[in-house]
Amino acid sequence: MKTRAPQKRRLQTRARLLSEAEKIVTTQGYSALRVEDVVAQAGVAKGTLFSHFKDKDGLLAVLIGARVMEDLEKMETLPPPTSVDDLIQKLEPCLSFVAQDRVIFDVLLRYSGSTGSEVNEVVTESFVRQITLFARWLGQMQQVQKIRDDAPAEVLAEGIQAFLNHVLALWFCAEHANDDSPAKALAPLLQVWLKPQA
Amino acid sequence: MKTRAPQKRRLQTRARLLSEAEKIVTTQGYSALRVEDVVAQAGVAKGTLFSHFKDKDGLLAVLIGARVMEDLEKMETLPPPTSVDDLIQKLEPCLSFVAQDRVIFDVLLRYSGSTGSEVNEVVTESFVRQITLFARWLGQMQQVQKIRDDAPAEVLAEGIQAFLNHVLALWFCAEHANDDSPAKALAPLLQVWLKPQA
DNA sequence: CAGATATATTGACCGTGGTCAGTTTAATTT
DNA sequence: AAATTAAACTGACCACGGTCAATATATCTG
Repeated sequence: MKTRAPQKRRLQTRARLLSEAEKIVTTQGYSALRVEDVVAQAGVAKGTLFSHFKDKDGLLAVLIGARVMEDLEKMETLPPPTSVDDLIQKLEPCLSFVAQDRVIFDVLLRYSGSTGSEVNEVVTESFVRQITLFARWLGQMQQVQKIRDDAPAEVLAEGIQAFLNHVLALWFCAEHANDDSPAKALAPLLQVWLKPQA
Repeated sequence: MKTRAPQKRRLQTRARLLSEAEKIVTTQGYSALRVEDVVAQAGVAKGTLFSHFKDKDGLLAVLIGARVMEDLEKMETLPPPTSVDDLIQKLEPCLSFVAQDRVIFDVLLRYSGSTGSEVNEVVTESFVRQITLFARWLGQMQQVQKIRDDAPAEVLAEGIQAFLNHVLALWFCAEHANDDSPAKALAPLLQVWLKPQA
């Protein structure tokens, strides 16, 4: 089983595909991305794209994963939240990025949990990183008695993930009559999750 | 704007489409359902199907919604859970039905939250009914001090929805290496959600 | 009953994602 | 440098969901 390193041409092709794809999503949005447009602009055949990415979602996952990573980097420089409201405020950029387009939500939901089954999966990496960050924040909040400490920070972090997805799912279901942002719906749930009064 | 009642022929056609579709999903699974097969077996043209259902997911939603309704009817006859573990056990049928096929999860997630925007949407109805049932159960558990009572039963019920979707999402991400059932993953989360020790 | 009008169905056609046997290009070997 | 082998790319082709102008069938109205 010989497996050589990818040759230069291949890396260039991949880079071109990604950059053209990015152009499209930034100008027309994620859901407007068509495989045929990407390959046309990149000047390659359709089959080439699918030799670089498992499917269209695989390409999107790389773009979205990279984007999420940027958000995370910013978040990691932030001081830990001082309250649940502050936490929600710090979560807001992530939330509104995903809320902008259904396909973002779908792709993240599809790839996020996978425990590194596919190598090189940016989304998986970002997922782990997000959980880690949440757990760190929550751990620090526990130490200063801002939130409950009867459960491991990791479990609380997982719950935040669940609630984020929940409010996003509701957001996309409501479609039209969504008066306010997903962040609004998050507040009561996180209060109950992180600060039980019993 | 005249709007007559649907004529008999139309109802028969719809019934035939649904029954043929059901045959397919029970023998080959939900993800094996092809529109062309359904119309071929029902003996109608493809366009007919799309005049009865918005899209393929719309057809699936009716089938899945009906199926979920059956589960709910059984659950509604059950006595309220006496503990969190008992609750999880009573949730298990729902969970393992959805866990059997990704498209079930996708369809439910897509339609579940919609607040009756599309009339006649079985899934929406089942969603409301499920939340109501959960809230009733939780309310009763609160009264006998089995779970926290510092939050309205409706909020706790919504949280259960969120956690159900969460463990299901993880289940489908893991795909292969899914050691145990989604219900296993649910337990620690629901314990922390419903019985804070602080 | 003969139009007139609303409802139901048709199927050729399209868009788009994805495949794969075959060809070109690059790296290795002799 | 020629022959060999592996990697990269190609584009005709397919599968499948979904559309819509045209047609057929039912219902209503004078």
